[in-house]
Amino acid sequence: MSSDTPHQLATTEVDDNLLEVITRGLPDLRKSERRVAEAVLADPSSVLSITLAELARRSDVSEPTVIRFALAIGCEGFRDLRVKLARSLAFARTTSHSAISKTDDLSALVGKVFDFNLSNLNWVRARLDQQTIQQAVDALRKADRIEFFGYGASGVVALDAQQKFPLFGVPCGAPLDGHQMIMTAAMLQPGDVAVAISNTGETEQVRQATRLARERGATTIGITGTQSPLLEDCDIGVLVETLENTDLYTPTVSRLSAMVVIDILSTAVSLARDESDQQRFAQMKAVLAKTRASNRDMDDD
Amino acid sequence: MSSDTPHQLATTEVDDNLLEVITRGLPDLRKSERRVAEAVLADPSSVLSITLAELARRSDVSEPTVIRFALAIGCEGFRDLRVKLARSLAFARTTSHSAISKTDDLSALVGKVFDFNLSNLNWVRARLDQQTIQQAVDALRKADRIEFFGYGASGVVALDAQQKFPLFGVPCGAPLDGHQMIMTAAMLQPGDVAVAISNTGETEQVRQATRLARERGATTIGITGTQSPLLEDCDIGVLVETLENTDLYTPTVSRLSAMVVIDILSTAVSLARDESDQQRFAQMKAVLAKTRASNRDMDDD
DNA sequence: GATCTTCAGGTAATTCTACTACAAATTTTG
DNA sequence: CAAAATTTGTAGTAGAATTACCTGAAGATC
Repeated sequence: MSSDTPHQLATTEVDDNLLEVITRGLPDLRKSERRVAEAVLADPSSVLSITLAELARRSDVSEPTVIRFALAIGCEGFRDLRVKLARSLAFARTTSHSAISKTDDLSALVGKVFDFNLSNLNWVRARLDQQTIQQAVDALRKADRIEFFGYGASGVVALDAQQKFPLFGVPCGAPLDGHQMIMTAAMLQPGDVAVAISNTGETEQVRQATRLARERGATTIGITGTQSPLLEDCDIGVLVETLENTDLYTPTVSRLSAMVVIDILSTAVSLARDESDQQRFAQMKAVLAKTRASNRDMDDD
Repeated sequence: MSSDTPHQLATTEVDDNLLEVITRGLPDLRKSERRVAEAVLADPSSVLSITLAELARRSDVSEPTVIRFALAIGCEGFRDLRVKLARSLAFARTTSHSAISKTDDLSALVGKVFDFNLSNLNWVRARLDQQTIQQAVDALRKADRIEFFGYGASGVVALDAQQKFPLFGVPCGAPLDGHQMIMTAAMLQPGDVAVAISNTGETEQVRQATRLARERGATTIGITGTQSPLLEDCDIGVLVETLENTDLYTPTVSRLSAMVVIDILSTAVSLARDESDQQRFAQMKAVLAKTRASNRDMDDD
């Protein structure tokens, strides 16, 4: 094999975070290329402003080797490397580099929490599989009845969903405790849809309810943060991959992410429904607004 | 003034978001430079992979003009422009979020929902008053007991908060229905804190409970989306100004925003607590993790 | 163990890209 | 309408990224 066509590292991931690709692929690189990788990892942000020749000097290799390195990690050249690295650093800045620490004042804290949530949403967006979403939408729009199963933190998401979907004229529920979940699941039948929400995908009650729902003939949709046992019990598995939060004080992003996915699902379902249904939806929203104004007692906020 | 030292646009903002800088600075640019700006805004991501000459051709200007444009918007050259643009693109896409329409396919819809949520968070961040947040944090960290009042959609937020705060060793509650709210409020006493959550700030039950809590001597914190009657009953009023959602299909961003604010509050309170409390918090988190692993039955999702 | 093969990595040449100096064109101003 | 000022294009250049080619080392084969 010629040295100019090295086996490119497997780029299974979306090429969003080059830094991770480099770190992971480090052992598979050739000796000189690894030196370049180390030089990049040592001070990634500076690479954005230096030239190829300078990076070669820092790594103590020749210029072509730097290019070979770039190709090996899945870039199209040094130019492309810089661009990808810049994008990757945009995330890195908010994840590891800017971990929340005890010395932060409030304004720093506010900034970091927002940053983290923002980059998390971007992360989720890049990793969301549209096909599965489409399947979920198709199932939901045809549903005679929808039940959302979520426990604890995911219960919050389930509750949110349960408040959003009934607007399409489909009865919805979100039993929050284990027994109610089981009972509800036992009442489902073909044509109904059960949406199981669990970040870990390991919550036993939710899994039980989901299995039961499936046995009863309902379509089951799972929303989890990782490939998990729950998805085995589901006809459709929606993966909502969030940013790892290794630090103690990182905000909890899984609920936020799941809620955005719920947003997408409900909006998509609403769009997929036919004109008449859409009108009903609009009417209902108007009625809600009116009632709130007069009653000041509504449940829309 | 020489043509090669044009008045650089005021870079008041962090230069994180180049796209916004361009959009905002568009009118202040020279005619030809504006053509470049428009070409960039028309298809920002493609600029990352094209050459200066190509961008000049697209914009129908000469190459130096492209460079002048880059300098004008605060970059150090075309190279730097690409890097900054890449970073900017990693986050919020275009700031002009187009409305969701019936003709959108799923992928467009997903993009728009994310975009809307992202720019909303940016919006909220820019408008959040740190001083009030600080006051809220101060009140919460001293609280003997915290009750969250939220109805309907805001009930979701209250529930979320109620799940997050007890980790600091303070008893928390989130009565979701009107009667429970009133009853809970009636039991409060000086040293306790009541957090009223309502996007409109007009929900009568929440207002009643809040007034009652205040009469009982509790400190009252209000979280609303707009200057509203509820805030009159509160010692501390946190305004969470969200993007207006005039369209029919815009996702509901108020909960998301409020939840991020809750994130900030809980994290800040946790930081403000002394070392020993922080240790307790860490321990509890560890125990939670362990229990979840063995039981698969925890309430952390 | 010598020779052949293969592959990593460097040298030097090449191509192109970003940028600069200067001149033309346009607009503004008295 | 002319002069000044400012914007924009032309042509040239330094240097950046890339390619072609060559050398030396490590392994394989007889």
